[in-house]
Amino acid sequence: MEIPKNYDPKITEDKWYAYWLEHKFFKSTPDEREPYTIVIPPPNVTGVLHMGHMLNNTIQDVLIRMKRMQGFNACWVPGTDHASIATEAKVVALLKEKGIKKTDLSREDFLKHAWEWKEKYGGIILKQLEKLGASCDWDRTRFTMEDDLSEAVIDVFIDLHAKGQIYRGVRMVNWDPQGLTAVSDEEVIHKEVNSKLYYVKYKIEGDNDEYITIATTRPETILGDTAVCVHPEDERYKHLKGKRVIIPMVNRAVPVIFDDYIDIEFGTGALKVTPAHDINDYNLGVKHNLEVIDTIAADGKMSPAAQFYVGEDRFAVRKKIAKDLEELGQIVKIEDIKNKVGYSERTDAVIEPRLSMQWFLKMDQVSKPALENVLNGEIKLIPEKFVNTYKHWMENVHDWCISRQLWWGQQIPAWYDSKGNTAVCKTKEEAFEKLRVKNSELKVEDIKQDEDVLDTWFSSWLWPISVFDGFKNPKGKDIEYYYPTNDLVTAPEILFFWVARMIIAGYEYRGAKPFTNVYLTGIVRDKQGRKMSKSLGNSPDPIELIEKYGADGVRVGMLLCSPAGNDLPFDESMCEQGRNFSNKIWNAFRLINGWEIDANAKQSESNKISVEWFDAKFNEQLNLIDDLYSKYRMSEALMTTYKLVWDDFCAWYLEMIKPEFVDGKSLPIDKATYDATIVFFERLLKVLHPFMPFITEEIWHLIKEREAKDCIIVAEWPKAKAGSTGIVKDFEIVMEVITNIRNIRKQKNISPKEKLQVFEKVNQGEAIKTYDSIIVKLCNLTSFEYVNQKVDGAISFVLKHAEFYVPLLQNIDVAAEKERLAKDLEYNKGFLKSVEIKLSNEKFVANAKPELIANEKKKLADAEAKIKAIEEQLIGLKN
RNA sequence: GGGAGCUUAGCUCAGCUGGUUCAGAGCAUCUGCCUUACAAGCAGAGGGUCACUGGUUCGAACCCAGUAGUUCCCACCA
Repeated sequence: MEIPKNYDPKITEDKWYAYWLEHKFFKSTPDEREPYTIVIPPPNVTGVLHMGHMLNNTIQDVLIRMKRMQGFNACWVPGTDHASIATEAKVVALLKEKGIKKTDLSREDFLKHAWEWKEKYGGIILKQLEKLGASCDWDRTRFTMEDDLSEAVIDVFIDLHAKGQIYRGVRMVNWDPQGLTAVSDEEVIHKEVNSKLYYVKYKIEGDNDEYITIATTRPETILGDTAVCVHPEDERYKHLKGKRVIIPMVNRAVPVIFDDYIDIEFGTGALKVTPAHDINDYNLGVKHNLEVIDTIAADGKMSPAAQFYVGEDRFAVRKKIAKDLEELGQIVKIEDIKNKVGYSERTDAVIEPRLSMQWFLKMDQVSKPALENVLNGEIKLIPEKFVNTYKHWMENVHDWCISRQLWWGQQIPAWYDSKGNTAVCKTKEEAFEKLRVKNSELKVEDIKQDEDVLDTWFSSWLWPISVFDGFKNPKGKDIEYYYPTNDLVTAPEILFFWVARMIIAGYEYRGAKPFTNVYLTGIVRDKQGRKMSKSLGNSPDPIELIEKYGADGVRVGMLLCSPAGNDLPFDESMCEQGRNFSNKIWNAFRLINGWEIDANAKQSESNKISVEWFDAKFNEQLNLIDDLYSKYRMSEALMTTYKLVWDDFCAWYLEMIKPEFVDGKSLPIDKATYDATIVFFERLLKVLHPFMPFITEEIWHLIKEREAKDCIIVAEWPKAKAGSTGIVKDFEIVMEVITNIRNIRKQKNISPKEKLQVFEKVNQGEAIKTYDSIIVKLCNLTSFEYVNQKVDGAISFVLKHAEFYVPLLQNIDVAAEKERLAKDLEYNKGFLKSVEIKLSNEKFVANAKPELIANEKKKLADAEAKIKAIEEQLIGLKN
């Protein structure tokens, strides 16, 4: 069978993915094994795969595959999030295209459209995850708005309300005038923008000439002003006590109030107070009992209460009113200023602080165990630096606004009668029973359910419990077996949105953490360091990348540069490196596969030692890889694996044992070496599998026929032995000798085909001849011999223990050789000197550990010997 | 405004409890090779005042202080 020179992922990837699915390797059910569980951070149901998902899910897949091979009952639960505001926005936009206005639809009709949309387009992203090789248990796929999960959300709401943790009230909230809903503090993104600071004169009541000048960035809110506030200690304004000022245009007289909230230094030290449209002003209003005039409507346009500009957008009005005030002569000056403005995370609209009736979850109590158990290490954040951020947030957390003025989501289970009584319960019937107690004339028809839905995060915070039906069936087999899950892999951006809240819910509803380790990935950026985003169009399509480089190639590319918590400056060349690596592995297979076996041939000394060496080397590196995994140092685990395969296995081991080529034909290989090589290759494939699932499975089956149950995906992870590394150390010297000889060849421009001869003069200890045959082979030598004297007419080099001579046919450039040796000599003398200084330092000898001193002494002796050898060679060259 | 982190080769990063001339890896670069597994490759080489300044120490990339630059998080200064 002809095997192509280049690995083609297109042929293998879909085939193996289908095979794994068919044989249910991703499936997990509780059994006697120890579970290893990951719940996916559910992507938005509207989402399409982007590079962030790619990274995040690759890491999860690597972890889950490794644990699966290590014998755990690995369970990776997939699913999607209903993403209320994002999805609703999308559906609204789509309807608009069809000429349908949301406001013309009933709630039911709208939801019908939304569900239709979800069924049609939702979950594309899960299909895309398959392309990357994600080994999720697809039978467990959940959706945050499916019946069971919604029910859990409702039950939790009712429960927390019963516990007094949820309350309803009119508060200043972050209002998204585009999404037409309240959002939580976490959904507001503050950005610095260039603004103008307007200085506006307000007339003092009863005095025709006196004015007070206030400074504001939001002149459009002037119409809603109900006071002017100054600092009680401010000498400039003390005389205004008890006075009133006239609001321009509307000519309303409002009081001058005094509060030490004011910063005397800012602007004029006088603040206009608009309780309806600013959180600080609102607080002042409450304190000083001020009137609230709501001049901006929900859609961000001026309301009738404003009297002017009614129906016009607040930003248009800002410009207009500035002009109008200017004409009235009430603008003193306008300054440029930088200030921070809040934007909606979802719609990017400028957030308006707005008074409205909302539901809130009290955070002070429930957050306590969640903080404690991160601080005490019960839950680990990786990297650790996030613990600080987490702590700070948890200690300063505000109550969580959980109601949203949307339809797509779980409708709040609160019921009202016409008299303002409220019942929180599951059904209208229950509500009727409850409300009737307070209102005996109540009819069922008069009961209305709260129009609002709950924040999406109010359902996703239950995810690790609800995906195992932990609410429906708290003693169920699944929840008892899989919970707490092991690792959570997610982006630091949603540490508060989601991670912190899952921890809260975990302790509240299971009395236990939801997961043990939280691995926070970096943010994928482009080469210029910009965050990848749809609007910038700087994000490559992961699916296209997969087509180009193969899933294995892209996985490797992503992981090569992704230390935990650090941003990942993505560059397509990384994937190229990944693809090249696939090809390297492929060709290693081609080489081995092409060998003929001679069952009768005796294993050569050099093959025997090669096998011994690689066995030891593999074991050493496996220990390292296991250790790196345990520390979640994925990037380094991959790099270590990469070098083990490429350098140690391919560049060294395979070259060492590769049969000679005679008469246009490769000689056969002895069976012992061949068998060992296959074992090594299989072990390497296993270690590679979590990173590169497809190519490893493909080669695994090409090596030999195997039954389904023996797929590499479920093969046993190699076990590292404690073992000695003596041979590995010895071999490092051999490698150095070989590199030196190759270097001479290169420098002297000697063709690799030309055979050389090498002599070794041992200066220290005895000659270790074990590896000589390997040197002969890898350097293409006629012989490697031992001598007692210098060899003339040869290029030489000196290692710690011995001198090496490579006689050349051509004349030796004595001057150049001298220079080279002189340089070497100088270096070694410098080294010697540094060691001598160290050893003659009394304090060093007195303070340093004895082993260290012994080591220094050995270095001294080695250096001296080496210097002597070089010097002798220099003398020799003079002839 | 508060807090946290980062700064090591052209790029992306390692560097554990201070101790091997401790300065390392991969990629990129340069040189020579189309050598029957692989040019998506092989062999070799060159790259760094460890941000800066001072301190502690026998000894500092590592510990301490300050400075500069940078990133992130939090926060209601109009």
